[in-house]
Amino acid sequence: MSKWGVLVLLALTDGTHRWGELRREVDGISEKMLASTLRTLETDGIVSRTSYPEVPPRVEYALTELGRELMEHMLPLVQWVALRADGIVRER
Amino acid sequence: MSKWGVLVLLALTDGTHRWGELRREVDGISEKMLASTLRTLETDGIVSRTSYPEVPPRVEYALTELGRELMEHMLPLVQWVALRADGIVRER
DNA sequence: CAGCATCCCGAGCGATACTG
DNA sequence: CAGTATCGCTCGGGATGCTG
Repeated sequence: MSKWGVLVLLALTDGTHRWGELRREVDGISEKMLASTLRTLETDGIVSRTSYPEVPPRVEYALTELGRELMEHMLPLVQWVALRADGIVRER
Repeated sequence: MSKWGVLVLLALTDGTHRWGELRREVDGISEKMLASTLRTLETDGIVSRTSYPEVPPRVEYALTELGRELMEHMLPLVQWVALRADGIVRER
């Protein structure tokens, strides 16, 4: 799971989101990467995908129980990195 | 920081190590990746490099204070992933 | 709206050989 | 012992266009 995986999971930590929302919220991600990232996360059982049989189509993504557990362990690290990242880049 | 970065840091969490030790302990890493990984970690201020002016050469690598702080935040996640990884791979 | 199919390029990385 | 140099290929990922 790369950078995009983390960013998508981060976007999902505050609840369910639709495809288009993720497309907009995860800054700079292409449709291709969003699609493949979501598929990977889904087959890993970290994210759940629910499509509603409507026109126009609506698909919602959310963290599974495993996903929420993962984010519980990952968030502290992400926040620490975010805190330190500026300094690390500046130092070198 | 990729897979190799994590594995090198993991090897360093139990203290200082020499180049050759890391080469053996980090399973499957090539000399090239070990070198570039260590250089990246060093310029990021996560790992310190100490070379002793001896023959034969001896170079030791260790976590810096920043590195230890990082591992403090990263270890819980790594352990959780290690716990779950088997199940995740098996499930799909 | 929510994707999939193609083409394409450059970074990442492995393998191998050489050096201070 | 502790690296550097070079080659070659795989693959992530961007751009673009098409579909149910």
